[in-house]
Amino acid sequence: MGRQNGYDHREIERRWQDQWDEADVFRVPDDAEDPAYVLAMFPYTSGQLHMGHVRNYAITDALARYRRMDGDEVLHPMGWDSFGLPAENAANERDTNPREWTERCIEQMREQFEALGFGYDWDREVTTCDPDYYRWNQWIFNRFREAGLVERQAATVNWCPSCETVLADEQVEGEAELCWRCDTPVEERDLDQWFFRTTEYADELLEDIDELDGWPTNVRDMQRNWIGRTEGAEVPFDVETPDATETVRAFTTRLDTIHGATFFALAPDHPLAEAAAERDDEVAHFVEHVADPDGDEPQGVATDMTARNPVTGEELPVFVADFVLSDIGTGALMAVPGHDERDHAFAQSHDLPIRQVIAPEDGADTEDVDIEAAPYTEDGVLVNSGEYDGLSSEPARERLTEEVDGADSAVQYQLRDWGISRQRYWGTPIPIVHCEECGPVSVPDDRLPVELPEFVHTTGNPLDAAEEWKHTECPECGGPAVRETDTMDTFVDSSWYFLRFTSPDLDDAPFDVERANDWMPVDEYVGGVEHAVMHLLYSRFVTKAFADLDLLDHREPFESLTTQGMVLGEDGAKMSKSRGNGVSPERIVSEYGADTARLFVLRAARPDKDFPWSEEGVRSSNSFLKRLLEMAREVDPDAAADDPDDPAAEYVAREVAATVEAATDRFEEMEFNRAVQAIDEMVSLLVRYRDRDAVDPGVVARGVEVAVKLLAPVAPHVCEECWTALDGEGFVAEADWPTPDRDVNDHEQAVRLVERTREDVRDIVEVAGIEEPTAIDVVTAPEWMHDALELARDADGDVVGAVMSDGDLRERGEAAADYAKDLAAAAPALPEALAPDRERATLERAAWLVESEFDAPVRVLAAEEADDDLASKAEPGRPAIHVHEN
RNA sequence: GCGAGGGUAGCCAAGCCUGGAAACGGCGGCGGACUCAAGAUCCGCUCCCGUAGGGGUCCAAGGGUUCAAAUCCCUUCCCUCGCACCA
Repeated sequence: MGRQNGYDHREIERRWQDQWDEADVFRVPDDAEDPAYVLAMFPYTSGQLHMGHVRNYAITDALARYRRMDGDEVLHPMGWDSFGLPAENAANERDTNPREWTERCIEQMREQFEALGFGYDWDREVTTCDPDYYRWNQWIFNRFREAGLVERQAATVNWCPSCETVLADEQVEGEAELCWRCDTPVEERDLDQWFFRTTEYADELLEDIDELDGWPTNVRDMQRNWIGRTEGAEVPFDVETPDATETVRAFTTRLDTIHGATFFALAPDHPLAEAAAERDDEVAHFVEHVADPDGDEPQGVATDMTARNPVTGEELPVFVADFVLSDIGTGALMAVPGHDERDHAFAQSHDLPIRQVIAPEDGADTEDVDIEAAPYTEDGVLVNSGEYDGLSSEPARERLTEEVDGADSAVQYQLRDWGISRQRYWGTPIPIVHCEECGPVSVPDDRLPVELPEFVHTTGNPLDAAEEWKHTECPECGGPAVRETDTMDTFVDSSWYFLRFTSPDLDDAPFDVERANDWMPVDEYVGGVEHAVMHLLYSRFVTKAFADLDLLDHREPFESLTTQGMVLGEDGAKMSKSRGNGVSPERIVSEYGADTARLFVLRAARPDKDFPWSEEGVRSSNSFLKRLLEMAREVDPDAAADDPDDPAAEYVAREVAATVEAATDRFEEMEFNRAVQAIDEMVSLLVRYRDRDAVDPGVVARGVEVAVKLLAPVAPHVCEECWTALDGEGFVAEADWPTPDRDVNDHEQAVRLVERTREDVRDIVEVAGIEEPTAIDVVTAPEWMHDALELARDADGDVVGAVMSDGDLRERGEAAADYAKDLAAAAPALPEALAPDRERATLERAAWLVESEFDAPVRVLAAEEADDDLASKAEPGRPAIHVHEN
């Protein structure tokens, strides 16, 4: 592509990428003090960047470049989330191994990153499948184990038969319980699993969400939801079985309704339910064939057991019911059909008594409550509850918790411990050796890393097949032992990688504590919402655990979080192969260049919003860049930008200053789209001004220079090219961010005055049907009107009085009185207006716009200079206008 | 059902927190400049009426607060997302 089409983006982009690299522009030295830490979620190494990546990384790159120009040192690193199942699958399909496949993917992706010109400190690159990285996963495992944060439990786990692996709860999606990766229905299996005890931190993880002001509300909400804290009480019920009396604790949030309990229910997999199934075929049948936890109808079966209500002493029938879930509460519940939807439905279908023990608080509509028809689930006043009658629900709960034998207040969480075991090859080996004598023994730190053995193709877990690797000796007794063959969930890798970036090559610890303390937390973290729960919650957990291990002073990893929206297909739907609406970044980069791609994705919408791809938008981004480069090449870089005498030049200079101010604010808010909009408008004005007869080249030069700097974070290569054309020193990437060179305080009012006046002139010309204006007079209001307006604005109620109390104004007679009345009518919404001299100067500066639009000379006159008739129509902020015609 | 976020002109979308301009901007559409012509570009217009800057009706619907509401409060309807037989 040659000059005539604008610019040769291939040549330009590669050249600047090389030069940045050579000059180490994006390196941040280890001794940097508290650099701005800007981080994008590192990509999984699929080998292909998609448009979503481009957007994600364009956002952080623009922010990082802006911060750098604004004077901060910036840590903007990149790495590879490179362990995981897809690599293994790919290796199996392609007759290669996961490592080679992953390395190739990394190569490809790095090239794509480089082609896009993202400014990363590649010296800090981190690759999770590298033993130098994953050994620290193992080290962390050891620390956590020492601290009691690791547990081995025989657990029922989610098992995906297609992936042949265990899934975390978070990886199971929807009511249908499908695998998050392959949508296969998930089954259950019992396996010995390693867990990180995230529940230890449940309360802190929940409470600290309140402090995360920089996070989107929906993410905070999702985390709260996921942790799912419920306060209530546990109450012991004595359950009579044919063999013995067992005490079963039931969790309830409504202890105040305990007098209304009419039956008791157990989960199908509760030990007592299983024992009952042994004794009773009907129960066995129900448990094995009927129970359907996903069904709409609560189903259950009576048993030969009874439970004693600890408050009333009543005997309650015990059911095994499928709506009771063993992983919620204690897997046993007291059922109060009068005040719970589910219990009510069950009671009706099983013809069990329904008893009202709560009445509405005000008592008035007690009779409206038909407890047989529907449960009353609100709090209220206790009735039919013996000595507790008349108490409100809340105090009743407190008293009952205290007074019922064995009852305790209790808290339930939906959050589970984090099962980190995966029966997979391509992950971090869990540093455990199983010894017949000593049981599971940690591999000591000095023998880390436990490296992955060579990959072998097998239907099962390749680690199981790696006999030589697997058989080892016990670190404690030296006897024969086998290695743990499970590897870690890849979310372990990503739960602390942001710390590794602070000291990526350190070989005696995962990260340098002092530097991490100084550089953390991440100031701005950007990625997709799909990580709202898992990755972000695990990272928070690990950070807190580190803090308690004295490895870190911070308890939260991410100060501010942005979840970026999707890039949709041109048809407005999610990009997908099946729809064929995908757009490949490679094509865009080769056809239009990286700068165009970046500019397009950043100007299309705010970072957190979805937007559809638009080829038209891409083209317009491209031509904008061409125009800017063209201007930069035409400008006389030596032209001085002093205070211009020409009002038009001063007008432009002010607009430039105002744009600096506006764009800077937008960059601060990461509203790149609006920043670009402001720059775009300014460049249009510069073009228009440049094409005028009398031009101050210094003003144009300054304007173009400002445009180039402001746009540099977004379209860095073209801007370097422009910078060179402008004789800029060094890289624009390292230039100082511009500051307004003029006071722009009254800019908004000035813009409004100018816009309004121009519109008025257009209106007049059009409505009056003036074909060819020969001259246009613009007459500002006399000073006394401004004075009157000021008085009116300060007036407290009596506007006319305030205005007419002024001697000078009184002398104006009727004109002043009329205006005072007008002001009074408009009060208290009186407009702010520029002072008379500023108003006039503003109009004079803007006159050239009107002149060029109507091709007629414009005179800006003070009221005294114009004839009275015309002048009398002027008001502050609203000049009188006369259009002359032949 | 619970929770969160939304509903602004033909479409996309800012403004709403901190009330005071028919409501930024873009696309599409219309007109003009340039051109042999088209494209690109530039300048306008784009809720209705209007031969001197005027008038009317507007921000999902309804109500309220206020001198004044797209903006604050209440109610209803609709959309999107997350969670959900949670004891």
